[in-house]
Order: sequence, then C-alpha cells, then structure tokens
Amino acid sequence: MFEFELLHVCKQTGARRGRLHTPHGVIETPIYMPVGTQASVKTMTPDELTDLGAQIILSNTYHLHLRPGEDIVAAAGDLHGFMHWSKPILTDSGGFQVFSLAALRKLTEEGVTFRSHLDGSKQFLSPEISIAIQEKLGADIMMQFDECSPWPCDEDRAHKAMYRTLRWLERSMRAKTRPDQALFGIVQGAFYPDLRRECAREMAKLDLPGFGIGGLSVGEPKPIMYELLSVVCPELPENKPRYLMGVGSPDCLIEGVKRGVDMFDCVLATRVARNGTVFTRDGRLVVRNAKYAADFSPIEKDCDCYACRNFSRAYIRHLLKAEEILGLRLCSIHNLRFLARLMEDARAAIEQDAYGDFSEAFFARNGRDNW
RNA sequence: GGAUGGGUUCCCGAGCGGCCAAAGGGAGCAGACUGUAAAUCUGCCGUCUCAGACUUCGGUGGUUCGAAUCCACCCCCAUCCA
Repeated sequence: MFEFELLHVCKQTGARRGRLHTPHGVIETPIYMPVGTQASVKTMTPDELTDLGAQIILSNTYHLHLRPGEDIVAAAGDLHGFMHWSKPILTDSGGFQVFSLAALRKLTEEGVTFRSHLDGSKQFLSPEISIAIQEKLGADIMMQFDECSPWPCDEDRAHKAMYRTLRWLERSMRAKTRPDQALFGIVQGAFYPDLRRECAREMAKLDLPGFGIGGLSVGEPKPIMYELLSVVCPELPENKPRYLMGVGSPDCLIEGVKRGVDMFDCVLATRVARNGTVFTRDGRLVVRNAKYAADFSPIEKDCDCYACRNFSRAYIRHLLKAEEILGLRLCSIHNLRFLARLMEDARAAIEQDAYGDFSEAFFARNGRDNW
C-alpha cells in the first residue's frame, strides 16, 4: 500500500529519482509539496493545484485540531473528503508549532502544554495525541511529534531534544493503529553533525516507511544546512524516502536533491507570493515594485503557468497594489508552478545522469547567493 | 450683501505662543519572509553640502526674545440667512 521505489541514482551526483506509492496515488520524486496548513493551500483551489502539477500537499495537525477539530474532519470522511483533495496528503504533527509558538508552551517528557494562539485556552499535545488526531485526519503520511531545536542551540539542549525525539518516535509507533497510513520519523540533532548522524543511525534501525529531516532552515547559514544533509542522508536507508522539512527556496531544493533528499515542503512560495514576490530562474522578482508598473511582459517569458500565459507584470502589480485577491492568486500559482517545474526538470536530469550539469546551469544564471 | 465655521507638509486630519519639520491615518516607495498565529511585518516618506543648516502650516503686513498658533487687512472654501 505504501512503497518507495528508487528508480535511479544520478551517476554524476547521487541525486535520487524515485516513486512513492500511497493509498491516494503515486508521487514522483524529487517533489516539492505545497503547504495547506488549515486544509487549504492559501488562495488555491484543488483543481488549480492539480493543474499546476501538485502531487501531494501538506496539512497541519495542530491547526486542524484547534479548528475545526479532527472530529469534524472525520465526520466528513477524512481530510481528503473534507477539503476535496483526492491525491495524497501529508500531515505535520504539530511539532513545529511547539517550536514556532515557543512563547505559548511548556514542554515535558510527556508532551507539550500550549496556549492556543486562537483563544488562549490550554491545550496539550503528546506523541500519542498527535497520532490519534492524525489518524482521524487520515492523511497518507503522518509525521511523528518531535522537538525542533532552534538556531543557535547549545549542544546539551540539542542532545536532549534529539533523544527525546527518538523516544517520542517509539511512542508514536506504538500508538499508531491504522495500517493504511505511513508514519515518518524526524531526524533532529540541531547543528551538530555527530548528533545528526547518531539520530539518523538510530532511526534507520526502526522499521519506518520514510524519514523527515527537521530543524533545518530555521535561521542557520545555508552551508551549514547543506553540510548536515551530507551527513544525514548517507545514514538513512537507501530504499526509503527522505523528506527535508520546511525547505524551500529554489536554491535549497537544488542543493537538497543533490545530497539525496526526495521530498520538500515550504510555505515560502505561497507566503512570498502573497507579499508580491515571485520566483524566476533569474532570482526573485518583486512584481509589486514600481519599475513594473508599465511592464507588459509576463513574470517569466518561458513559464507555462496560468499567470504567465495570460497576464502581464503590469497587470499583476496593479492587482497587488489595488489589493485585488486575484493578484495574490496569480503570484501563488506562478510560484507553485515554478517549484513543480523545477522538480520536474530535476527528475528528468537525474534520469539522464545529468543532475550535476542541471545544477550548474541553474546557478550559472543567478549565482549562488541571490535566492 | 449678511452670519458662522474653515483654509496645516501628495490626500484626510491633529496641533492653537517656545518641547513643531509639525500627532495619527491614507497614499506612495523600499525591505523582510524557508515543517504558515503572515493577503503579515519593518523602514522611509519637506530640501540640502544631512549628528548641522535651510524653506514650510491661504496671502501680505504687524505684535513678541520667539508665531502654524495672537492682531489687521485681503483672497478662497463650506453651511445658513437675505
């Protein structure tokens, strides 16, 4: 029911071309997954996501637990039925919310007490509760409830968070009851290669269908993230997918794939889009800027997305300035299509053992530091 | 023609003798954004030879050590009365 096929490994780089089979369909990897935290990829309809090539989307345990509540979702059948998305879904565990809502939390071995960001009410999440919620949501892939370390992080704290994450993973595996959902562990260890390696090795011993790599892209310099990926990926089973959580930008996707990552998710594409910035092969373009007021060319000349096929920079800028919702939608469509296409191109390059060339060509256009 | 209330930096609008280059909005410009408390947030927003100087609050004069703030006249605008 859930199976990862490693189709090919690029002879130039070791980048992986794979195929992930899930109850709701097949996912070609490497893949970028759009994020729909509250059971919606902001401003996008499911049909639009399908049209731009999205194969799987994310949603979030913590947010859906608070609103509308997993019982409502379950009453609709499952998350797929509730949000009218028939392709695969991955739910994050709420672990990242423990991290990003740090001011509102209290952490113990048992779990985490939160103050709801919506109404201030006391909430409790644990590995078992997260699994129970995620089973009601019914995603194809569930993530373990983890402890994400911040940047920077002292080694003692990183050590504790990493081992706690391992213990929480074992609890999650015991709590899991549905055979049709896959549970991924999450490699932690902050920015300490030894901790990361240790975590990956321990997790590799467990019978898991896939692995998240968490706690990266939280403010650290990119070379540090790349180095840690180079440490972690070789420790993970070759025949299981690796999912770099929360990453992101076009350059990070390229570099991640090169180091053996198969899956990515990130809010960057859609968030930045809503704030008037679009991705192009020549770097970010702030289409909201005045210099595009009379620029009647598309965002990207050779882009096949709905926005680029039909609308000019000048028009999209006008929509953004006038606060017309269509502006946010068109930028989101473009950015999601951009990343989908980037991964399509990466997959083709890997199949031809030319991923190194592909990567070089990518960075030749806009350098390494302008993304 | 008379009465009253007004004319403030791109717009609206506070200020009503010194702490005023002048609150606060808006508009404009720019920046940030990586498992979404984000259609959010931040900065700039009179000019310059920019830790200082200069020019501004309808106009012109005046009072005062000092005026966007007080006085006189004038010009506009709004409402009401003839």
